[in-house]
Amino acid sequence: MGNTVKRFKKTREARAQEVAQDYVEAIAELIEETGTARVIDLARKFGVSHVTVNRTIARLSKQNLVVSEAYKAIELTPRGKTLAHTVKERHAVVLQFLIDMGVPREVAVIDAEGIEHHVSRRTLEAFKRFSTSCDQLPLHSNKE
Amino acid sequence: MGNTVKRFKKTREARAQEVAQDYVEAIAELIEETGTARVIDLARKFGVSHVTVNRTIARLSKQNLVVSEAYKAIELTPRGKTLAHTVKERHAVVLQFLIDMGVPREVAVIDAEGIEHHVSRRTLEAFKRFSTSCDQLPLHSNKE
DNA sequence: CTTAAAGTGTAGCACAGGCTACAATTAAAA
DNA sequence: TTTTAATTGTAGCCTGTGCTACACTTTAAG
Repeated sequence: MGNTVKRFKKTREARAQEVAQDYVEAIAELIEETGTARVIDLARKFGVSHVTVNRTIARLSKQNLVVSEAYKAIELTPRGKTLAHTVKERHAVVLQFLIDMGVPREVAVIDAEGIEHHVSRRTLEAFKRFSTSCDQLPLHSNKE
Repeated sequence: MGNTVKRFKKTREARAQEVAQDYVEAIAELIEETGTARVIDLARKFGVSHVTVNRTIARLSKQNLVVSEAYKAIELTPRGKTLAHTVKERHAVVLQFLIDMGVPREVAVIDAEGIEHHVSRRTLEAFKRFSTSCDQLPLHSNKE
């Protein structure tokens, strides 16, 4: 299999996991902030109908990321919690990195959302290194 | 509409354009390198069946990005050419940026493929600035 | 407690992007 | 030229992610 093919296949696979990652992160956030994660909360968060959320949750349930009973709040499995934690950290690193690069915050927030899912371990490490070196600059802190 | 909603909507919109961008870029490359862009060439490049390519081309045709007659090679419209050019440049900037960040080339190639579609103008500018400042470092050139 | 509102579930539609299988056409070999 | 191989097109299936419309359950107001 050609290298180009591999590259595109990897990108497609990554795309397939994006939704799952966004959902577990959002669920974790909701539980932390409000105590529970309901279908309607996720629908509002993502700007989609509750039907879309419903079906996605069913799929995540099959993947053992969430536990969901009819008319009950959604919960994360241990696997879901672990994933949520990883995703949250990566998201934070990417966002801080963009801000440290000089990208305006509002833009950085949008770009981070799209970029984070395609950042490999190696690239994430590079981002961290950069932000860390920025910390040591006495001039101006980008972390308001 | 909430900011979070906007953010996710923008990310979804970006995703919808990714395929179109990858295709026009690949078509431009094929024409440049081999003279023509055929369905089978694209299928091989992306690692998908010729059927998938076929349907995508039909859609790009509706979007006025390509011209395609049955059993003929695929061509780009002026709009398609412009898009291809923009995408190619952006791709190059993102790839070079990752390499300059210290990401190993093989990893950078994969990550760039996913990341490029989510890089806004502002972020792209920041990437360019970084790579330019790297150029001026006399130590080692990452552009082999 | 009863009723209205909010939330959830299900049916069924659309489109994008995968696929295999088979038919038609073009290009290449004999 | 005829036959074979490569390429392209079409039918039809699957999954994911969006939707509206309508039914059901839970929650909150009266």
